[in-house]
Order: sequence, then structure tokens, then C-alpha cells
Amino acid sequence: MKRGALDSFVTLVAPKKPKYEASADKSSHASYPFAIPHLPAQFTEQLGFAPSEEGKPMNDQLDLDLVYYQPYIPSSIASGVFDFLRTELPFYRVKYNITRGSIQTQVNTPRFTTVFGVDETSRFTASGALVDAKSGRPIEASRYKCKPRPIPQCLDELRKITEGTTGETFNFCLVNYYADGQDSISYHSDDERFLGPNPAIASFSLGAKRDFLMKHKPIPPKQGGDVIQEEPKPIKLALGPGDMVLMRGKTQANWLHSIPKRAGAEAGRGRINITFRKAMVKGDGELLSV
DNA sequence: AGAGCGCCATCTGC
DNA sequence: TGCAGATGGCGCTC
Repeated sequence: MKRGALDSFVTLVAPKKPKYEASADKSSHASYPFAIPHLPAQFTEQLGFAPSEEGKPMNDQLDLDLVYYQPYIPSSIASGVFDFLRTELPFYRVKYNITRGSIQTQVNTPRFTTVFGVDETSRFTASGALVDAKSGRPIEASRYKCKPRPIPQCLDELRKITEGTTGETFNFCLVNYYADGQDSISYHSDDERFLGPNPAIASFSLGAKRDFLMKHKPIPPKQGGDVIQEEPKPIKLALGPGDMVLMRGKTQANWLHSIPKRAGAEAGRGRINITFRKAMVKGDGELLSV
């Protein structure tokens, strides 16, 4: 076989993925299992052009208040940022025990997770110590079940840009990795005890396209009346790489969302979901989800 | 809250 | 239009 023919064959079958150039700088903290590289400079530069598309308001249904950026992260770097985060973030599978009757069962959540940030009552000093937000006094270790850890630089770059375009502020970052179509999260709302009323949550998608389903919470029948209020129609957003959905206002209080399992090859590439929120009071840490 | 299962409505390709 | 396999939603149980 001729040299040229082989080259073009290889190129066709295995196109070079946009690789990232690792930064020498890293975020380190006692609560990290290992240092997390800073966002490669090429990505930081390109984030300067975000959002790629203007956000589209979706507020034409009862209690719904979304802004959909399709995409937000420039498509030139979406794949590279996915590879970077999947490789460099300390993901783990949350496991917990439940008791049903007298039977103990271990539940493995069907997704990988990693969490950064701390609620408004606390903050990190420049040297990484956790202190009370008001007094500046050190926080006793017993205050938090899980040791809070600061948002690493690579995610903080995205957080700052997101704050700029949304006008919201965020102090907390939850990242989920759905490794394949079998990974999922069932219907839920984000915890308002932890986030306060009418919380704003910015949710980014990278990697495989996955369906994001939303449905209104059941409307309790009016007491004494026989009028059945009509439920808003369920929503399906096919979230692609770089997309961002801002959920705000009455959305959390009144809508549920999920990422259902999916058959087929597309989901098999894996999807990363980054969410920024503002945590108002200390939370349990493991209750949170997308 | 998740997995596995059965049931069934919908979609898609022929 | 009809059919069959694939897909996905939902309810149930553990």
C-alpha cells in the first residue's frame, strides 16, 4: 500500500481529537485528593468569546423561567474542555445506605460526582483555611460532615464568566459525569433548604448529547372544587456539548428534572454536567444533584 | 432512590 | 397503511 493512501485512511478512521496542552500551574488544597491543573490557556482565551449564542428565554409555561444558551461554550473548545475535565477532576461514585424495614441496602448512584465550594456562612482564606464569613474565625472541623473544598481555578474561570453573563453570583459547583447511557439521574428538584427561595442554577453540558427532561410538579386538586387545573406540558431539551441552561425564579420550586438512561451509541461517549449555584446555608453535601 | 421487571404507547424503517 | 423491532415512560417491588 502506498504511503499516502495509508495516511488518509488513518486520518479518516481516527481523526485527531483536539488535545489540550496541560498547564504547569495547579490548584492545590488539603481537601483535594490530588492537585487539579489550571484551565489550559487556549481554553481560557476562547472562553472570552462566551456565550457563543444569545440565551433564549423559556418562560412561556406556568412557573417556568429558563434561559437556554445553545451553545454557551465555543464549539472550538467544547470537546477539549470535556477531555480535560474528565481527566483532571477527582470524580467518585456516591454510595449510601438506606434502611427498608429491617433490611440494609447500599445504593450506588448511577453517575460520577465531584463537589466544590462552600455556603455563604463560610469562606476560604488565601492560604486555603476555612473561616466564618463574618468573623473570619476558623471553622471547627465538626461543622461540616464532608470537608468543603474551594472551587479550583479551572472551574472558577467558567464560574466568573457565567456570573458576568447571568448577573447571578455563585459559590458552589457540582459536577456530574455520566459515563455512558446507563448513567442517569431520576426526577428531582434542587434542594431549596440549601439554596434558598427562587435559586438560580447554571447548568453546563459537555460531551455526549443527552436528553434533559422537565415536568411540572403535580398540582394538588383545589380543595372543595372539582376544577382540574391543567398541567403544563413536559419539556425535552436535547443538551449538546457546550450548551448551558440557566434555571431561576420559580422553576426549582415547581418543576422536576431528570437525565434518563439512554440506549444507543451517542450516550456512550459520556457527558459532563457542571452546575453553579449559590448555597445559602450549610448542606449535607451528598443530597445535591444536577 | 436505584435496579429490575412487566406492560404498553410511540416511533421508525420497510 | 400495516407490522415488527426498538425505544422509552410508568408503575410496582425489593
